[in-house]
Amino acid sequence: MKKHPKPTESELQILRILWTEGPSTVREVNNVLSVEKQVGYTTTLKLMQIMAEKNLVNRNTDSKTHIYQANILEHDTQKNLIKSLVDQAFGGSAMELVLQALGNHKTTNEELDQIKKLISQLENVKHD
Amino acid sequence: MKKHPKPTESELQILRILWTEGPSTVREVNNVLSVEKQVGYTTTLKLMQIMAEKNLVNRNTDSKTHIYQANILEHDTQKNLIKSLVDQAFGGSAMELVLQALGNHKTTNEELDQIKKLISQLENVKHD
DNA sequence: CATTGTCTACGAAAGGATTCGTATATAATG
DNA sequence: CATTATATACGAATCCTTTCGTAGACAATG
Repeated sequence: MKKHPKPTESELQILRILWTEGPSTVREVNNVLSVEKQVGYTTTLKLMQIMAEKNLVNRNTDSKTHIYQANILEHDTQKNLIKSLVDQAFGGSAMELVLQALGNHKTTNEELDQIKKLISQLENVKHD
Repeated sequence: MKKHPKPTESELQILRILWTEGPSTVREVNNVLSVEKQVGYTTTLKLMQIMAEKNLVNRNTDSKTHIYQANILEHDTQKNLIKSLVDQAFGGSAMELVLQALGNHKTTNEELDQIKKLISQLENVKHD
């Protein structure tokens, strides 16, 4: 069932670009990436080729310029990364992480409302 | 200000043992570690030596058998790891991570109460 | 006191992640 | 059509992490 390896940090940077930009060429990804860090074109190319081998991305090779596309969902990836962190640093307790993240974070009223909404949803589920 | 590198996964395993067990010898750490994974004594030794070089741990070399002790706080480490994850996978939004973690996690009533308590504390801070 | 056990130190192998130079193919341009 | 620009492929260097074998110091034991 687990088909995809955990993406590395560099791979995650590229995935985030693909998630927000949609299917892209290496050139396009590299252009966006260049804003956040200095990186050569062939470096990005190589990374994306490796990601294709790992099935983290698909690529369409119909035209000479290949088009790459994320093959894992942002939401699923975030979920897996959270689980890793929870296991590695919070002894498996997701709630510990939540409380830490909440406590350290400056929260706006809108965000608090958002959480309260989610909490009441969670409570409603329990009452069913 | 930033003195300590981000611990690797293996280093984090050892730190967790030091945090819960307190100052320990390599042998003691390795014994605990052996429960969760098969690992040779010298492997653990080497890792802990590296961690000492990185100042992630202190070691007392008064006696022949050295005593190691965590040199970074569990809480701070968790905070830094959360920040890394938030930056790398949640575009810097801690709230996104919280909502995800909450949503994916099966929450008990006690945990919900805990969060509600934290939220009202956060709200009180705002009213000051 | 010789043997056995336990410790640290050291070095190196193995694997993965990251970076980039170079070669080659192909398209675009004058 | 020659030149220039842009693409992929490939391989290698570098760096980091992880693992462990071996050697030497020292203590404990028979």
